[in-house]
Amino acid sequence: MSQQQPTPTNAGHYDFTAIEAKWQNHWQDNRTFSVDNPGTPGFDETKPKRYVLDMFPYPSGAGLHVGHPLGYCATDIYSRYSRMKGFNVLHPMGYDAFGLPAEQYAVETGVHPAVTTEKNIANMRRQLKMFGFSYDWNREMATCTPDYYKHTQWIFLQMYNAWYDEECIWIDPSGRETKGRARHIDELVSELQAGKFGIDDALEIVRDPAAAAHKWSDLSEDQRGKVIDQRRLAFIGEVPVNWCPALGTVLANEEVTNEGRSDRGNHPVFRKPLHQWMLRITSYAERLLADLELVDWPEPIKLMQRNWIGRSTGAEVDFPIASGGPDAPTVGEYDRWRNGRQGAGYPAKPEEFVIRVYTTRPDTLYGATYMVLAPEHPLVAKITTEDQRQVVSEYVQSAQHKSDLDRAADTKEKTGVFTGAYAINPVNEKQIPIWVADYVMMGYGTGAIMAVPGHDTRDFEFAKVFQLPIEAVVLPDVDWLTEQLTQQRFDRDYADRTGRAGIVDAMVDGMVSTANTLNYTALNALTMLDGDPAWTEQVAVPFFTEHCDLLMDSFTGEGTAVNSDDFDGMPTAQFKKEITEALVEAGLGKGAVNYKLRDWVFTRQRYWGEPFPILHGPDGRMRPLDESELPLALPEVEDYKPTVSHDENVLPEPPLGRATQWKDVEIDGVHYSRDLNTMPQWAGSCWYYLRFIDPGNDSRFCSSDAEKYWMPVDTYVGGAEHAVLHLLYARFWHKVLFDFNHVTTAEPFKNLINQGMIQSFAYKDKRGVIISMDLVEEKSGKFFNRETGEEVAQVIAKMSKSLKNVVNPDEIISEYGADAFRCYEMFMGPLEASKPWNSRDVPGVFKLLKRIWRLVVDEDTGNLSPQLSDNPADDASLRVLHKTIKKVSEDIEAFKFNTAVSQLFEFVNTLTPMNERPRSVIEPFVLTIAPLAPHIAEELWQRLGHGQSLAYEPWPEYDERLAADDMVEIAVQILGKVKARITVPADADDKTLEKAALADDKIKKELHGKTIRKVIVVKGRLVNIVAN
RNA sequence: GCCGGAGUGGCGGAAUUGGCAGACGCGCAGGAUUCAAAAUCCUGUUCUGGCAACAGAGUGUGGGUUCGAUUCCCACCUCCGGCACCA
Repeated sequence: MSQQQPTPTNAGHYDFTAIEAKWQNHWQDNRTFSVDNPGTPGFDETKPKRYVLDMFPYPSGAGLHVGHPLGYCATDIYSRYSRMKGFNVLHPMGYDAFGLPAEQYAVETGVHPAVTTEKNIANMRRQLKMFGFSYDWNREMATCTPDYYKHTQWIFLQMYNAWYDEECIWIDPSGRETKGRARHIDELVSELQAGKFGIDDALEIVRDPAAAAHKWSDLSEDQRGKVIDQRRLAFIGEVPVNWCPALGTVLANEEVTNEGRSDRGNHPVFRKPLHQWMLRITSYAERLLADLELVDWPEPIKLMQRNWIGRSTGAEVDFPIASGGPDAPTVGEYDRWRNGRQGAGYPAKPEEFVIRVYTTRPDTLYGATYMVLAPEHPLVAKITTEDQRQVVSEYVQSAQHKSDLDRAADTKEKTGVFTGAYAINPVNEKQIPIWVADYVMMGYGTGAIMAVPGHDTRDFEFAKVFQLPIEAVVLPDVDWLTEQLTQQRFDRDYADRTGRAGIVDAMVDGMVSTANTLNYTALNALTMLDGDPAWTEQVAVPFFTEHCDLLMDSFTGEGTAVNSDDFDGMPTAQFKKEITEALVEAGLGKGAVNYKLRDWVFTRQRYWGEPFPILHGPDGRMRPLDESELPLALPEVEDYKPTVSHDENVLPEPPLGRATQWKDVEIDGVHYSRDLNTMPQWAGSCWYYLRFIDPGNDSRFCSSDAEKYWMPVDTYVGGAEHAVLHLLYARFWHKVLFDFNHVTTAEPFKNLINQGMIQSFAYKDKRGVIISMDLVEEKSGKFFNRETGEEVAQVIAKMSKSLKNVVNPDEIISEYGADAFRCYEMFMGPLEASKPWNSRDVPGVFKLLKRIWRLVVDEDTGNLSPQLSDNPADDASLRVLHKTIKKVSEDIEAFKFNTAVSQLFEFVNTLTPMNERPRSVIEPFVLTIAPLAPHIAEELWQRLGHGQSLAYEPWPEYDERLAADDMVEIAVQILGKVKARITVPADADDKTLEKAALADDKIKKELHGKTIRKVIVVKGRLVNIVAN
């Protein structure tokens, strides 16, 4: 511990600049906040630990804005508090340093992204230190350095060398029985050799009839390789992506405009199936969903993850093709299949002459009146008739040029074309037309649906546009029916177009005359029958089952089956179960589970990212690098720009292709070329929390002893914008490592807290035009445009350069200091809430710090305040001290910092007017403010005569009895209205309270002439007298 | 459209299980100190009526449950966030 220099303050005023610099240097020189790992001499492993983590920042050129430190302040306060509470605290910081902005800058200026990034990191580090955060700077790291991405590549190789065994039941490292596990790829080979798995996949992949022997040994070496490659957790798959030839890269959905053009440069973007690296996150869908139970996260965030995973249950059903174009399967084939499939069960892959669909509502099978294939569905070309060929291929072409966003934007008007082909509804043998429409997507389910317009909104809309039959097979509950009919929710346009306007008119006019219903009285009169069984039985139900298409909405809820043969009268849930069983028995279908979650497209055609540690051989096979060959360093190139392609069909080489020396490798006389893609920015952030545990480890991503001690992350704080992707991706990687025993917890982040966004004020004139901040002046609570004198409205908006309302933390700190900044951000409001920055409020907390300063220091002399005394503390100051310790402790534990700060105000408001300030009260108070305002606390602690930093000083204890008031004021109500207040001893019992209340003069007067019915006493709160 | 979250003074916000609405801060008003200002300290500050004591209203709107509702229930309105034809 170094000897302290006296602080250079002029006289005794609160010189935050000097104080903060002094203590920041002290912490740095003494490595105050470094923490060792288990096994290091002096490290006490028996102490409890807390791993407190921030979502690390991208080191942008703009540096930190005031939004970043909000979460960082919170974790810092919690970390400092935890150290004083006796925890070993791991509180690290680093940089998510690969990414687009540095690369864009490099494209424009030629400056290497590593140079830009290092410069930005230096600036960010300076800013982070200026806030006085208690990070263990020895653990600082960035994802873009080879000694970091070496391990990112290593984890990728773990996934490359793995497959997912869905059936495997095992005891996982946390001791739970778990179904499904990633296993080494070599084990897949032996499983296949042993014939334990069917090789249907293999047949599909190699598409070789000669392999029909269904035996592993019949496959060629090449075929075996392909089979294995397609089962890896990291594999090359063909998926439709946003391909922008002009920019030479695949774009994320967010980078594509609604017009199907690139956000940057406005170039055309195409949906194109391209070969990309994929990570098989879908294998983990079930566990990612189920293990949300293990974590202590905000329920809305869990829900967002659940929705993103999007699990649904239902059934797969095969619909045979009855007729179609010349390439369509013949009736003979279909008949042979029908006859031959008896007892054969339900095939894993659909036969060529059936359309396999997925539905969540197998109970509506009888209501399927047509089918729809996605435009990309492989059967489309095959079944389309000659007549329809032209129109179908045009439709498919135009669909290809639409982005997903485009398709979504067209939701209002459904489009599609008839293929000319028909399918057979397997439950009732009815022939139904097969359509192609882009409201069905290839990426979900089987890319084909059975359309049940009677009970699905989208099918209903489509059927109305093309006037396809709509049949009711589920009877809604009476309330729904009654509402539709009595509210006259009829689609008159549709009735008009189908020539059935008369029915609606009759219904509305009150005369229902259809085949099944007798003439009835006026609808108005029927409305009065609402609830009468006759209304339902004789009007509503017959109308619904006959004319459900005339209503505005389809009925999508659960109900009772109708028009469904033997199933009639069955409730939906039971119907689902029974028909699924029947389908299985008949070999026509099976129960199935589906997820919205897609496998993760893991390739970017960029420069500034992790290279793939994979070599591509001449035969199309891949050769992964060996662990010992890592890191595969990013090569130098002259130009970072992706190559421009003028042919939309040609994928140009990514920037890494220009590293001519680097990209070609010869091993044992065989020529290999390196993979020229890089990984997305998410990769580095998927596991950084593990690297912080042991950042210097050269041989392993982190030592297993350290991992066992520090994991899981106890508290993870960051913005809600990462609620889905980052948190899901990181959980996925973690589970892969978990399956291979590299980590010991099933989940990485135990507790998650989402900080809100810091907004800012902006000003708009009457036309809604944004006025620059510097043009606005305030006069008596109203705002005016300085130039025109026009009154402008104050609105709350995101901070942005264009609004000129960005607040720079450097300026705030130079004016008020880091402690004031920290306290202000915490005092603004609840951590999770979005709230506007108001610089006008900062002096308030600054004043608080100055007042705390003056409690201890005499401003005139710079000596300790003469009011400090060694006398025993009086009751009043003792009470406020214990209240403050209690409140601040509880609030820090609960991350409710705003109310913790307000308690500091209360303490100061109580102590300031007092003539005497007992040391026994002031010293614990100084410790109490230390997490929130560490610099001033350290300085005061030192001035109070303590030799060393208070960072590890035990957190003050509070006494519940001392914190409690002796006398309390309680309200006396009559009929719930406060009529008087009385002061009573805090521990007074109910009887005493009641007596005291009734003895009060005001109450006596109020009660005059009334009878007391009842008296309710809430101890320590109120007395309510029920009297009239 | 669907799913979340939230609506409290001039402003940011506070309120254990249903128990005194507006803690704390800003702003504003008044006062003390000062030659004066800054800084500091003290007092007041939900609205309406009233000089005042006091009375009435009041937590987005309308209803309900309760001795008692910012809190629970039903319907609706507004804002923010997420998803978006997921069969």
